[in-house]
Amino acid sequence: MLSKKTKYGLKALAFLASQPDREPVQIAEVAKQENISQKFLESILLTLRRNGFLGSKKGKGGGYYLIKSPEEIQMTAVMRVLEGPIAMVPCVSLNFYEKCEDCPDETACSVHRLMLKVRDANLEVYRNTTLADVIS
Amino acid sequence: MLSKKTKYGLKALAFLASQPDREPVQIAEVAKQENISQKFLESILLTLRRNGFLGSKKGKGGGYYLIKSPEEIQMTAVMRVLEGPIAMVPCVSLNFYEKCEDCPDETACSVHRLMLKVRDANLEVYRNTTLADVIS
DNA sequence: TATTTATCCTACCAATTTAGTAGGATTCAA
DNA sequence: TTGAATCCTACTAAATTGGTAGGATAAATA
Repeated sequence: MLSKKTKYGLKALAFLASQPDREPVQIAEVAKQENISQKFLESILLTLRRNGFLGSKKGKGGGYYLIKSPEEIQMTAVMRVLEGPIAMVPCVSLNFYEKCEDCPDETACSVHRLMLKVRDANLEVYRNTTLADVIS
Repeated sequence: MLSKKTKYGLKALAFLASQPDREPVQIAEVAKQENISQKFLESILLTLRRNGFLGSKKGKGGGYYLIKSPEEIQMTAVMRVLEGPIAMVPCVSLNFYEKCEDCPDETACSVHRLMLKVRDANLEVYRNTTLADVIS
């Protein structure tokens, strides 16, 4: 299951991407338009800013705005920041590799074999999809 | 993340599939060979039996065995029983469809659009992979 | 028929994760 | 200097996960 965090984060990115300009948009505005709890969204936007997707401005007239063009934002990056590893098991993860302690031989493991295929299929999608592709 | 339940269930199916015959194998034997908690595995094998993947025999000389050939067991079926829906959000699920209550229009939703692609990519893998394909 | 050996089944439980909430600190514009 | 906005830490209720406990049931065999 996709977490609400990822779902809301994606929706917020898409909302900001479809603004006519890159002027700051208030959290309250995004929350209202996308039906998201404002406080929860606040923490999500914060991590998106910390990870280089958004800029922010404090005080009156402040808010969040995209700092890259939607075409440059790959879904791989978004998913890794919001949802974590793309692989379903650490032993097939490119960025978060870990050996399974219960599995003596990865090359002989059926789970490993299947999850490699799944990882590749997902990477293919996320790499070839940008924020620009998912806005209407 | 793949749950331990799914991971262990897959490993058990693969283990049973690579037996030389279809004689019953005891839970204890599977648990030992695959490094799985026996009691936990017991409940997993039970659901695999209830869902038509395994047969069982009680008493001395009893155990679990595959009741279909590995070539006939699609990963779609295994994943749905062990892990649940293949889709990451209910609004793109074929077998467990549900509307998002927060989303007024699916066709305009960026999450929906992305997750459709992801679902299709995963289905492609799971449909074209059988138990026979993942054993060594 | 009694015993042993296995699965069957329900109920419980600790730890972790998820989806938030509360409340104040900081910064900026007017 | 006073709002208005983000920033940031800490807390929490509910759900999920990964088991465990303990007995009921069924089958083989001595």
